Amino acid sequence: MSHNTAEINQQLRKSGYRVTPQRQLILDAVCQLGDHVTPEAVYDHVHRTAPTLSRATVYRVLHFLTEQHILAMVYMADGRLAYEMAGPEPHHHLVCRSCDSLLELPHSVLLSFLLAMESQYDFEIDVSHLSFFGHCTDCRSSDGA
Amino acid sequence: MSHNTAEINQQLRKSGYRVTPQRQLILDAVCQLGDHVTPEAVYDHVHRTAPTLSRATVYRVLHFLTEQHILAMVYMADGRLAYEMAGPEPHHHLVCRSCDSLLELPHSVLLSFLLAMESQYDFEIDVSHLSFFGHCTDCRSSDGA
DNA sequence: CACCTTATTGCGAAAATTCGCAACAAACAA
DNA sequence: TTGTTTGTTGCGAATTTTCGCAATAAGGTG
Repeated sequence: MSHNTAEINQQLRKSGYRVTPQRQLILDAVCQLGDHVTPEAVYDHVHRTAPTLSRATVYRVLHFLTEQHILAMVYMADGRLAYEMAGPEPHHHLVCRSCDSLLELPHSVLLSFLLAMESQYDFEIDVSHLSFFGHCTDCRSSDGA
Repeated sequence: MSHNTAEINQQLRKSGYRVTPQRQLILDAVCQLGDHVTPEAVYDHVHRTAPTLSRATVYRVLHFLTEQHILAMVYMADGRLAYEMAGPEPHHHLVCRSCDSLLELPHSVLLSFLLAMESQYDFEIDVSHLSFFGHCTDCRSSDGA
């Protein structure tokens, strides 16, 4: 997954935020490390090229980029938090609690449900990313969990 | 919300676990403190009657009781984790990111979606509790968020 | 009731995450 | 390019959550 640096930078500046080397490094790191990147993994990666970049900044920037919808938060099976690039089209995950495998869920399969919520409860669900936990085919057939 | 102590104790013992005063105190605390109880709130509450009960035990027991489906984990709007009693019928929440209000969502409205996942992906979603974040009627009309 | 087995706890240390504040440096204007 | 504003960072401390391990005690058995 790559990202359009120029466009993102524009978006940030237009909103009154700043484009800093730290933010760029952290965004690049998430990009390169793929799906489900933990803060610690980002820190390790970034720390090599920028040894003074602090852990606090990693956490703050990840949080910030999520608010800007540039990253998306992902809950992992162990309950910990990770991040990944937020594509233009949200996608979601079915996470197997037994084998930790991931199934990608296209946004479309959720649409009707989300629309129903909106009309029945007048509540607009904000879904940059959802994780549903459970058990996949393999784990269910191999073990009566 | 109250709980059937005898039944829960039976369930635990039958599975080879033990009923300890710590577990009972913590469960009572969640019960009394209501929805969305944080580990710290549990610790504070329990610590009054059992000063030696450690924080580690609070975390471990909350986690344990969740695995046993006696409690349910709840993600709050700020991303932190809380707990509440898991009723026989799961219920879910629509959490407003602006005003932190909660709308209860009966399990039934999710049923068709869950069944679809099961048939389309052969994945059994484990839903003791789900939180969906977004914006409620009031916050959407009062502010163009 | 005394005795095992082993699940559970408490403690202190480690790890993970957040906070407060002074120093720094983007972005912009002149 | 220089100066000004104020959004950001780094640091160290505080807080939250997890871990490892020896000591404890719940639940069964005779």
